[in-house]
Amino acid sequence: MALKMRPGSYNEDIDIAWPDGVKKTKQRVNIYKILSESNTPLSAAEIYNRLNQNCSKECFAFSTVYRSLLAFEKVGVVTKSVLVSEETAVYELNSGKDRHYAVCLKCHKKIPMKSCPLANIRPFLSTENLDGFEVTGHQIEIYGYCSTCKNTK
Amino acid sequence: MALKMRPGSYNEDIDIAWPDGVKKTKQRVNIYKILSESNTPLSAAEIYNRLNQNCSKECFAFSTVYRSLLAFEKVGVVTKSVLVSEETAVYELNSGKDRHYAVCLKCHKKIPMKSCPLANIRPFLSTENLDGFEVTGHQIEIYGYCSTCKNTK
DNA sequence: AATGCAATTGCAAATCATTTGCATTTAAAA
DNA sequence: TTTTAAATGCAAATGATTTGCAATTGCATT
Repeated sequence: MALKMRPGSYNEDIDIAWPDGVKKTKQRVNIYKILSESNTPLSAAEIYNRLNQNCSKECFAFSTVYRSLLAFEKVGVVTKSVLVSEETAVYELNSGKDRHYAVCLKCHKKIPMKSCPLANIRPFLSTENLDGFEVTGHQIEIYGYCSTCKNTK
Repeated sequence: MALKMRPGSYNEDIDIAWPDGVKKTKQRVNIYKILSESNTPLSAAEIYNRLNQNCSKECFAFSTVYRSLLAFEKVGVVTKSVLVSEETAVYELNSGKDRHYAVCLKCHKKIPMKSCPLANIRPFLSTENLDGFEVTGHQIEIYGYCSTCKNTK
């Protein structure tokens, strides 16, 4: 699986497409892996914990997590979201879909929506007088209680 | 305008409907006024500054702002929102309308939308399989650049 | 108008997430 | 292998928000 590589370089793990414009380091490769293996967006703390789950020595720093996420964000492979129903920001690989969630206020489970309601929003926006506002993005978040928690709010 | 009142009581300012279940204090009355006179949601810091704008002595505390907002929130007269495009939470009187905004990423101006796109969202939601999720609320936020800032991003 | 008491306030210290400065290490090009 | 800019780890700084606690205040009752 792993191809021959120059020692000291991180050109292994060819199975993970590496984003252009981000220098490869072992911490970034790990963070990228964690993001790509997760099916929900993760907080910096969650990423940090997974990164260091077997850490006895050689732990990775919290600041590295934040700086790496920022580096990924800059080249557009990671999106940071601040959900109303969460206290901290969450990060996810920018797959181009599944960017809206129904978030459980109790257990914080995030159920991705199949599609983006942007199509439903556009006609709505045209009825609004936003005074020349140039829309570059939007956020939509549904919150409430998941099937497990709704009986024990 | 101000009616006769018992001294030491804050039953003046009858023109502002006072919410049930919140004890009247001068700091809360002021905070409530500030919220009701604002046409955009305000951060705790903005409220704090307006509250103390003429303060030389007798300043009000930051913690009082937060605790008062919490008291208002508990009885449902204030709504706290965390906008993606802002770093801090904002608070507004729960008027039952104008709860969605287009937020300028540069100057932070918040243009309220005339109507809530909930009606546009509902049919969208029914096409989603949210696995028994009970929806109690939603947040929609548009961001970009206002007419003034879009030329000088 | 005086009294009593729980709720509220002010202040400072504590949190919590996130950011930053700086000396050290490392990726990857020469 | 050498070189160098970029990335890392650590600890300290930041900024928003919360909390403990003693002092104050609203307001109902004498």
